[in-house]
Amino acid sequence: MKLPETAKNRLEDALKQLNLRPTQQREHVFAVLLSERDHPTADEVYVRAKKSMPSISLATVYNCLEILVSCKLVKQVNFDREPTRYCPNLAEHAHFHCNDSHRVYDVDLPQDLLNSLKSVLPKGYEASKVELSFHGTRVDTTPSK
Amino acid sequence: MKLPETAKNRLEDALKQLNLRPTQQREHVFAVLLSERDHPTADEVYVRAKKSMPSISLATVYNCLEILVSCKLVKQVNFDREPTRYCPNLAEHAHFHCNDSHRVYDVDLPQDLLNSLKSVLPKGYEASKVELSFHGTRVDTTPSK
DNA sequence: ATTGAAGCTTAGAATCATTATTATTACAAA
DNA sequence: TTTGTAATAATAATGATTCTAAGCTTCAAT
Repeated sequence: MKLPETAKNRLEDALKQLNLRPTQQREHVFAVLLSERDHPTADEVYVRAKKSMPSISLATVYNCLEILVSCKLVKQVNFDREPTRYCPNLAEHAHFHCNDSHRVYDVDLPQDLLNSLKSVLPKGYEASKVELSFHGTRVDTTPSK
Repeated sequence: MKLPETAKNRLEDALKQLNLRPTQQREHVFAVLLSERDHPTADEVYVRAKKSMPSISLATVYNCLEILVSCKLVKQVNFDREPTRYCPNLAEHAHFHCNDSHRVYDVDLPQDLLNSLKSVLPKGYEASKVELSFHGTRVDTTPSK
């Protein structure tokens, strides 16, 4: 579990902007998030982080995640009132939540769709954030022999 | 606070389908929800319900709301991990969450937009539910003299 | 009317993700 | 080194929601 140089630089720059220090824990939590393309909960991050940093505490994981969010290096993803999930994919995208596996998949959002989404708002409504999520099941489309 | 005849019938029919009884509490909670066009939390419903039914308990309000949801007379609306809100507007619609007032407004969703939303899903993803929400502020568009 | 079973309501306890608190540690500036 | 500030760790507290246990209603069958 090692943070690539470019990510490390991004983190250090972002932290510097907020007068925060690049600590081992912050780097490690960021590395954990980047190492898999899923959307772990704070608790799952904690479990993964402990593997190579056994002394890290859950509170620190929460703190680091919150700081990564305020640095805009990570996004929070919420489904109903389930535990918050963390997502290092900064591109504008939607989420698909699989009812079976409980996994979350990213879904690309074409820019023109985003625009037509905002166009449904009545006059006087200014949206700073649009959230789009799907719930359903993935069906296996592998052709059988 | 009185439940209109038609709503009362809807409730009784829906409950009958699930072999549930039309109790005073259930009717009252439904009436509370219908009486305002906002999206109250369970706690807010509880406060309103107590005004004309002081003996009702918070647990009962939660129970009634959950039953109304399973009857499909009411929808749950979640924003991040804020308390769940309840919405008797059954039409397919999006929500606008005002950062200033913390109120939630319904936004109509044209059917063709809904269709194009589902069309962004890759093959093999079957969405049973689409959630679309906006966060932002309402700007006053009243023309000044 | 009485009984019994099933469904309801209530009060309070329990749960669980998250946040707050506090003491300790790390580290930079003086 | 001393001093001050920020970060971490352990633990307690919070708050929405759910669960549990007990006592009520309702209603069908006696």
